[in-house]
Amino acid sequence: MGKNATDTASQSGRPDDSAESACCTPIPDIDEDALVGDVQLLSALGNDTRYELVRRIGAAEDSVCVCDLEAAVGISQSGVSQALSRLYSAGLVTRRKEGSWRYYGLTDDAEQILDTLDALGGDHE
Amino acid sequence: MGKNATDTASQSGRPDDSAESACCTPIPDIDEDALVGDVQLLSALGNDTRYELVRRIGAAEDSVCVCDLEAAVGISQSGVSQALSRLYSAGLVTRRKEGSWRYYGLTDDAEQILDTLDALGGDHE
DNA sequence: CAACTATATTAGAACCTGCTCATATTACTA
DNA sequence: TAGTAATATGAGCAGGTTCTAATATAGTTG
Repeated sequence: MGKNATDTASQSGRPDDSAESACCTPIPDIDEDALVGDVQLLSALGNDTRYELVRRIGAAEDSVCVCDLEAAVGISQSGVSQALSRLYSAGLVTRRKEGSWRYYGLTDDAEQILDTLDALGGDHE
Repeated sequence: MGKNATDTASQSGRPDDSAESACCTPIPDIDEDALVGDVQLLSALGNDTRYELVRRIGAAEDSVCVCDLEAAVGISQSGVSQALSRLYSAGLVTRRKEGSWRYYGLTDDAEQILDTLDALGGDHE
C-alpha cells in the first residue's frame, strides 16, 4: 500500500489522436449481432462428438436414424440426443419423424460448410 | 483434389450383417483423423472473442496490429495475445513482425470460411 | 546501459461444457 | 390397456476453457 506517491503520466489512453500513429491502422466497425449466429454455428460444429455426427450424417446417402449414430460415436443415447439437439438448434441438421424413429439429415448450410472444409488445404492431403 | 477415396473394404468391425435391422441404414465409415484438424479449426473460431478478432482482422484492408485489436474487443492484452496465439496454431491467421509490433492477417483458409459463412442464409435477410 | 513500449507466457480462479444416470414422453404391438 | 422400444429431457459432476494479474522477453530510444 501507499504506492501512489506520484501518479504516472498519461499512460492508459489511446495514443492515436495525432495524425502520425505508429502502428495503428484503422479497423472498421463490424456488425456484432451477425457474429453471434456464426459463433453459435461454429461452436456447435467445434466439438468432436457433434462434428463426427455431422460427418456421419453427411456421409450417408439419405437421412440417418439415431440408433445408427449411437453405435457409431460411442457415447450414451442421451449424449447423442443432446448433441443432435444442439445441432438442430444451430440449423445444421434436419429432423424427420417416422414411426418411433427419427431421421436426421444435413441442412444446406451444413453441406456448404463441409464442402468448404474439404476444399481447404487441398495441397496437403 | 478429388474426394478422398474412402474405399475401405468391409472391415470386421461391427456385426450388423443380419437383415433384421429395423431402422438402420448403413452408414459408411469416415476418416476419423481428418476430423481432428477440422474440429480444431472450428473450435478455434467458435468463440466470441476469437471470432470477433478474426472478423476484425478480415475487415481491415491490410494486416492489423495487436494494439488495435485490444482496443476493439475489450479484453485484456494478455487475453488478446492468447486468443491470437490459438488462431495462429489453428492456421487461421498469419503473423508478421515489424519493429516492436506484430501484424496479424487472415490466412486463405480463414477467408474461405468467412466467405462461406457470409453466403449462408442468403435468402432470408 | 537504463527506461520504456509492445507482445508473450505463466498461474490460478471463475465459469462453461459434455458426459452419464435416471426419468419422462411418444409410438408401436399384443 | 399393458408392455416395450426409441428418443428426449433434467440433474449433477468431472474436466476443460477463458479470462485477469503478474511476470518475462524483445525491440527501441535517450
